[in-house]
Amino acid sequence: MTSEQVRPRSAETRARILATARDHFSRHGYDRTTIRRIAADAEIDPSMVMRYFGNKERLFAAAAEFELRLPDLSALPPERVGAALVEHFVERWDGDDTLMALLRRGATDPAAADRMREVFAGQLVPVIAALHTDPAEAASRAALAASQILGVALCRYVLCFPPVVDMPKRELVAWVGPTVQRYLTAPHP
Amino acid sequence: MTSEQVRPRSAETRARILATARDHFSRHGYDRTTIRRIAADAEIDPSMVMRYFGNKERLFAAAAEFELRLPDLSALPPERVGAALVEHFVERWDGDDTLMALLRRGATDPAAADRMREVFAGQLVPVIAALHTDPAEAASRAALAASQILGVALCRYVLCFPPVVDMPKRELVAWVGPTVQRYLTAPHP
DNA sequence: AGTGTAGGCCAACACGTGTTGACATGCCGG
DNA sequence: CCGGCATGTCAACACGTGTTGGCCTACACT
Repeated sequence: MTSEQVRPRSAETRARILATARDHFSRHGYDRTTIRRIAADAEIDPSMVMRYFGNKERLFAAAAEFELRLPDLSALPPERVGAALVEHFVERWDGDDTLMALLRRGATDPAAADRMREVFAGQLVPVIAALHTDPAEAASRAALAASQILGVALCRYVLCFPPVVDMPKRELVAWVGPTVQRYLTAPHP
Repeated sequence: MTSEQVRPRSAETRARILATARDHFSRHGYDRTTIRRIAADAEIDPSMVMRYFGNKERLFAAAAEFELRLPDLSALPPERVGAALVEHFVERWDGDDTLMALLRRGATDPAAADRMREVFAGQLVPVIAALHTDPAEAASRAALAASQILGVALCRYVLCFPPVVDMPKRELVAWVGPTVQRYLTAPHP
């Protein structure tokens, strides 16, 4: 019934709206992003945005659709997993606004926080559980790793603390990698 | 001219507004907090909020006024500084909404992010610089420590990742303390 | 008692928002 | 040539917001 064929004409417009929306959401957060502004920057009428996506909420949902695309950690040498994870995330953030949009909104909106918990539980925990036997412990370790990784994202991409922003990727990984490594593999203190 | 004496009658009302504002700002962030709602919860007219604080921006400023009140780390045994810092912050957060209000807003509002950078540079860096000789290095180390500490705050108080929320304070300090310790004192990798 | 003043309330304004429905335009199949 | 449909525009609605100014009330002081 609501099955959508790709309309050739609209595909480009839709994509342009989506790209603009992603940009605005990630830059200014959900509340401060207005449909009118997205429409203006996409050079289209606000009502078109509504036509394509129904409402602001669904537009955000479409813009925030993403996968962490985590590597399979259990295939790596065990002493490399920390650095690999950190490296993966830093590259992910540099190349895609989407994560930042969700992070920004998660700070304010309970629904987005919910979604981040889902991503955490559905995508991060399993990968880390593959390294360990006890699932409860895996969740704790994953959460600690997340705290450090999200903390870096916050300081580097959102709050823009100069020392973290200026730090080259390699140095960042050299500092933070061992932390995550310890959270994932060190014995429970 | 605009010099304000404390009016005995109003002091209580003003305090009630401020407390309610702090609560709302920390819970919902700046944008989703409305003056009308603060006024309603403080059982007062919205216009009174304006009378006392001028505008929403200044109300937030008054509500977000705070000091980290960091301990003097250089007075501690050097191998204790990491755990001490983490402990201090966890207790600080449990007892005071203000930090969380600023964190929430910092995720969305550049002005608040600015302010967090000020707090970071003005309050955290100096304390950490007291441990080290090279000031540039002190800033990097402080930023790394901040990334971990703010990451915990984010996961525990804002995003509410269950494993971090449920983790007892002692265990949290046992895990995170050594991380911060390493950032502050370990040789540059 | 009369009066000034601080504390408080009410109603309204101006504005920006998400959202909607009526109307235009150009393309494509018959 | 014409009718339908996708694509897009325009103008408006309903609502919630921060903010303002006028009015009321009660108390302190002379």
